Amino acid sequence: MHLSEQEIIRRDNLDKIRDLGIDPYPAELFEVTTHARTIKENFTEGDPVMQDVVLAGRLMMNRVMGKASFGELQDTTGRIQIYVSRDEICPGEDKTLYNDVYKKLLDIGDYIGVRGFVFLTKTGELTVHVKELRLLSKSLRPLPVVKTRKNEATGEDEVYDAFTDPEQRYRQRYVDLIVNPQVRQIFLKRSRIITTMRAFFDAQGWLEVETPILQPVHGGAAARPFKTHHNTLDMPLYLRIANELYLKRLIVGGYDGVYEFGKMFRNEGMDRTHNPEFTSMEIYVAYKDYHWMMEMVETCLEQVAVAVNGNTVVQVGDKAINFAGPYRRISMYEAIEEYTGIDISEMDEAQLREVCKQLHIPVEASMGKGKLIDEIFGEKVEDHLIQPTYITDYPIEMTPLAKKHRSKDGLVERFELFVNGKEIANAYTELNDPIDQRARFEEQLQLAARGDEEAMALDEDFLRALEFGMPPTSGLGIGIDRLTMLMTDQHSIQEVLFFPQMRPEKQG
RNA sequence: GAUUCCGUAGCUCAGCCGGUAGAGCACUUGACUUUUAAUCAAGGGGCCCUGGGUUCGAAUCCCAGCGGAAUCACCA
Repeated sequence: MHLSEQEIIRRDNLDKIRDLGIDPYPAELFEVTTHARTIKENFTEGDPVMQDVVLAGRLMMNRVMGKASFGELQDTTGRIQIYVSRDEICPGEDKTLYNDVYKKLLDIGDYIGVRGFVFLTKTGELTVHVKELRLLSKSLRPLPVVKTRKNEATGEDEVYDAFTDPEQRYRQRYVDLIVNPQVRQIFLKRSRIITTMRAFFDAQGWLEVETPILQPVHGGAAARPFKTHHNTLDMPLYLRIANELYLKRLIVGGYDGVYEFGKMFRNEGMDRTHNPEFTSMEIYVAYKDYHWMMEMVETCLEQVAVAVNGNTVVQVGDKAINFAGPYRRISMYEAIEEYTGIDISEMDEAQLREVCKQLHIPVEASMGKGKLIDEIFGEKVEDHLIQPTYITDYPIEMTPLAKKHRSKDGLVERFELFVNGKEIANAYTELNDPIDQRARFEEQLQLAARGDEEAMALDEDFLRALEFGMPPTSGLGIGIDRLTMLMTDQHSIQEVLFFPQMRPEKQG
């Protein structure tokens, strides 16, 4: 094992600490009474609570000035300065704890616990005056030290030696999280998005459920799956590309509302908006339709935006996006007509091909009517949908799991929510007519026979469930990663996943 | 998968009209009891991504590979 000079020094320090009879990895708990941010938010001069505080965290900076030192302690809430003086932590004759342990044997990144009182230095910095100090865990690798200084002219923090290499940041996310506080913020927001949605659904009495990830038939969406094998049953299994058909089985079973946050797996390309595993939230509510669902989504996303950013307006790049409802609603055909000037509502497959040619949109022979419309929409309309917009009433060919439109022939009751030019949610009035559902699956089989690799597989057990009867139901799916990208103003999915998929690291 | 760019100290980067390496921070030693990118003095640290080629000589030029990023194509 090759060790750098700095790693050797740290291991050497570890040995010296042990030689002094100090356990560098103590087993017992260390009870903290407060956190850095709590102190900064609540400090008032003379407050008795601030006279005795216990904090723990990483030592992230240390300025030794002879018999006294200033360090910075970083806990889960942020950083606070600590003041350590020799004669305070070593009241007797033995000055080892300060002279040797604190000044020489502690390293940046070590976990320490301190007890002391809070005061303001003469430069006005809130500081913990340390009376007791102990080592909680030794760090053996040097952290990249990121320094910031306030620019006097602009008043903004300038960052020096930032830890920025994306490869290292994603592969060693733990380091990224330690030294880049803005990264930790993104994931706090991600968590808040999920907890806000969960609380909203729970308040309505809907049930959070878990459904199979390993599925014998990969239904519910159009995508290439990951395939695996179960040894005992000696059968192929697929990692789910969607959980829709299982959640509907639970509606058949009698629950009024079910939802699941979960990973989906799709064996397709990777780029800044696609990761092989991603998180979706799917919800199904009985006795509702897609109009109701649009209102529900507006209420939910408005709450999420406020919970995450304190405002319904979210700044995404140079655009201010307002999540306060109601959102614009426009049908797919109207949207295409608005942005191309062409009314395709009465066209057949051959006419649509002609339109694609006219608009210079490349198409393939395997594409059916639904796919062609989807291509035109993706090419000509999507990018214009910046503020939250519902696109409604999709052609039946694209959507084998949605109910036929109550009044418009050839369409289904479906909407997708577009924000900043990207789809983030998809919802239907769910198809609950088992005869129609079987016919739709059979149309998909015909598309598959034409060479459409994304055509949906037929699931006999799901059809059996529908034949027992599913109440009228509306269902919704939201891409949590993309929603998080929007809410945190990130333009890469890797920035909102703790551990994005990477090639295996070469050992060297 | 295609195109372009990148890979030098723990971190951020310079060196690339070929002569075996530099800066700042970090690290080591010393000074300093209210500092804050602390300061001052001295010092150590590098298979310059890997392999091959050209050359007396390659971090530097050429080829291939590996890894990464951006853009495009497919998909959520």
